Amino acid sequence: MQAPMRADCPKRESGDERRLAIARAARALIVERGLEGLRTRDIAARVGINIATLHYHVPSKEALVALVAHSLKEEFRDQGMRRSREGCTGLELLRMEIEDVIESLFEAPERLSIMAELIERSRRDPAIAAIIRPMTGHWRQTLADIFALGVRDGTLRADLSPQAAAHIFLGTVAGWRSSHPDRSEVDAVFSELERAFSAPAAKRD
Amino acid sequence: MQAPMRADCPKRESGDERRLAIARAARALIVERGLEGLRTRDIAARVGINIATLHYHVPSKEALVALVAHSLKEEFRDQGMRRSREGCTGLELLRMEIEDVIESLFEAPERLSIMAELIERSRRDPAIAAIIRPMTGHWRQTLADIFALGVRDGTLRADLSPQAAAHIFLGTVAGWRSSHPDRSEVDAVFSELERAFSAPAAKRD
Amino acid sequence: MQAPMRADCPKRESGDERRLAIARAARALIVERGLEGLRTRDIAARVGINIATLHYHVPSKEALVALVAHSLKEEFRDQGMRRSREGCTGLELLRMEIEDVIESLFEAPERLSIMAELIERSRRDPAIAAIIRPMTGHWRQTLADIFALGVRDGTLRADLSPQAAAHIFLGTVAGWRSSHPDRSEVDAVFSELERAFSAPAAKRD
Amino acid sequence: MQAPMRADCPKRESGDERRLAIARAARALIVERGLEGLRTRDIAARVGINIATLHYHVPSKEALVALVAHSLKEEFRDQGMRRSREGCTGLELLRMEIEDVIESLFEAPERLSIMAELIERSRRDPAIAAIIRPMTGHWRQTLADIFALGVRDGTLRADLSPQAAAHIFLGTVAGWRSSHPDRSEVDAVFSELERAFSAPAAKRD
DNA sequence: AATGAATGAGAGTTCATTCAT
DNA sequence: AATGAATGAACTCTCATTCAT
Repeated sequence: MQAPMRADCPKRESGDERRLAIARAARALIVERGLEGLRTRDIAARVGINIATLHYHVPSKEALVALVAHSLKEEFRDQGMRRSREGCTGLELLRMEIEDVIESLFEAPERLSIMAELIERSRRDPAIAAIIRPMTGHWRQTLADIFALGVRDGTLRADLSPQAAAHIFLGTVAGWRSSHPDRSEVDAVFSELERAFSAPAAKRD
Repeated sequence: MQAPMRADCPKRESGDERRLAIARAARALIVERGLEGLRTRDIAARVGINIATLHYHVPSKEALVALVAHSLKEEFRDQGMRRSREGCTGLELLRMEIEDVIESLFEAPERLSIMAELIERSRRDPAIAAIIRPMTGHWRQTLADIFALGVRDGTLRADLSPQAAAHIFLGTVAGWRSSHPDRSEVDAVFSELERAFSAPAAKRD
Repeated sequence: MQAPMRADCPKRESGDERRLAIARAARALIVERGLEGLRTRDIAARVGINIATLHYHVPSKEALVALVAHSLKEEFRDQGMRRSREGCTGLELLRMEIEDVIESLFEAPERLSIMAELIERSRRDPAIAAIIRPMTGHWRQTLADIFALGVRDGTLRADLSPQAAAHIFLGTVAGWRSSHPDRSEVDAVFSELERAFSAPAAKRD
Repeated sequence: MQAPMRADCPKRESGDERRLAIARAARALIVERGLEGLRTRDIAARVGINIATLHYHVPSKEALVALVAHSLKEEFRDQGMRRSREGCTGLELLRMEIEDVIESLFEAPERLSIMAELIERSRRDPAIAAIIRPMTGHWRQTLADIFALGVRDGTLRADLSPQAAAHIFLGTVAGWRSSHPDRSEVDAVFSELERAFSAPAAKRD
């Protein structure tokens, strides 16, 4: 159970590479067993290093979880910055947002899973909250801004409450955090969401 | 340091009473510290009994969590059976469902919190899944039935997908599991949900 | 090395007995290896109990050292209260004090040794200081009182400084904390101390 | 978090200089945290070198402590050889010895502190004992010789036991190892010691 | 029904030391 | 001469569970 699993790894790596490998292993284990079931020894074994070596690179379990949180944050930031949002209507932006979510859902399904674990933990761990809250807060605001724009430009319902819609959107996404839904289900739900939020005229789009 | 002992309790109680007290204490502690932070010793201390006595009544931690899951299940069943659903339109049923959720949210907020923890755990613990999944599955189906009825009776949008709408509804509710939202926010979100799902004519209601 | 050493001990003992046995084992190990070399596992092994059982009775290493400190304190208090000090001259009291020290030195030589370790630790550990300082402070004051009385009643040198003499006395005693001196050496030193502090007339005593 | 790095130091130094710097840093840390709290990493950090570099220069922790012991030994030897002892009376020599102690106590207080730590350790570490014991033994003999001379030349009490007096003197000095006494207290104690050991005639001196 | 005492397995962390460069 | 990376062994402490009464 505890034996090293990647004996083929080179014995020495640079600190950054090791930290990356540690973060990767930690993420995989969080997906498998949850943050609750995360054990430093298991991470070390999966990376193929000694437990003391793990502590050399990441001084504590707390720091380890923070490392994972940061790695998530970077990925979300990267995804968000990938395409230009200039000159789009609210509905178009909503669709782009949906595409991003779908991509995460099917190409990096662990991401949402880990995010959910970290959000859970951030309720009781201020250090994680300090990393995660700005991230989710930013996402929520971005969505609210998109909905507000859609209301103004007439592509979304005139009586839409941007804040409420953002909550509904996020809840809908989070609903998949545990299950691995199939593509058709996800498409159906997002279609429904589009119909629910679109302006009556736009529905025929 | 821990919970105050209830020295006033009689030392001997019937098994059922004890199990009830244990379940209550466990629920309170789950709310405070999460399932991850749940310790059998803390529960025993809060009930005012010895740790060995706790194990006498509830043989293992797994059984304890199952006990909590069952207690939740009963409460949800009770709530669902409280009022007659006969002869109502889909929209009316949706509103009743919303009222139930709002009641849970503000009068027994721990319920959703514990439910969320159990759902999380049920991903990895088949025993809990066996208790929780039917419960959420049933709720989901009830919602889908309501949406389907509303489509048929014309009170909800004709192009509404019942399954998708059920997912959106559940996700929206789950979005509050961690935070303690204020009433106006909850009202705003549910109003939005009603507008989103209602038939165009019904919106002027 | 780690195997239990007293398998002949009964399996279950009352809490007080166990704590006593733990204190005794801890004291023996402090004598052997010093506070620095004190390991909870070694204590448990010597008592013949599991390491977790040790933590059941004494919740932390800190508490364990405090337990040892308290056990010492009680012994010193008991010794000090054994005989009446009423109506004695300063010189007589000094001789009684010397007798007590000699008794400790040869009948419970570990006592001084452990005391020295605790005094050392109390320099950096406030919790131990709170237990030990009053003890040594009290002893020092008792000695100073004795010397002051001797000056007043003419049995000790008229130009004796009670505080200084107390320091000299304590230092002299502490000088034996590490070695196990033989009786004649101890006697010679205390005779010297008596001559050094006695009034000229009293020297012919 | 730890000691400031001396980034201004040249990266390469001769072995002797490094060893000196290491000894200095070790001594400072022993004063701060005791031998028990001495960590090789802390020493390396204070010197501004890598932990592996420290091991290059001083192969083991044991060797490091021996290095410190040797550095102490040299200092004491230097102090002892500073002034001529020729043609002095016992009392004069005693006073010179007292002056030396007072100087150590107030101008290099760390010296006695470290010495005390090493004496403590020498009880269990033969390697340290081999360095420290001859040193204290030599001091004790020097004192005994002084007292014997004083008895012969009539400046000290005729009935003084040189060995006992040496023990009392050393214990008195060691009594200050942990505290930082003020000058007046030290003076009072040594005055007392002089009165205690001086010949009756010499007291009027 | 109840409890004080006991325990095995395992958690995170520390530290002197060594290896490869 | 110097260093970042690595390590084995050991540490204190925790927890669900069991035993004897």
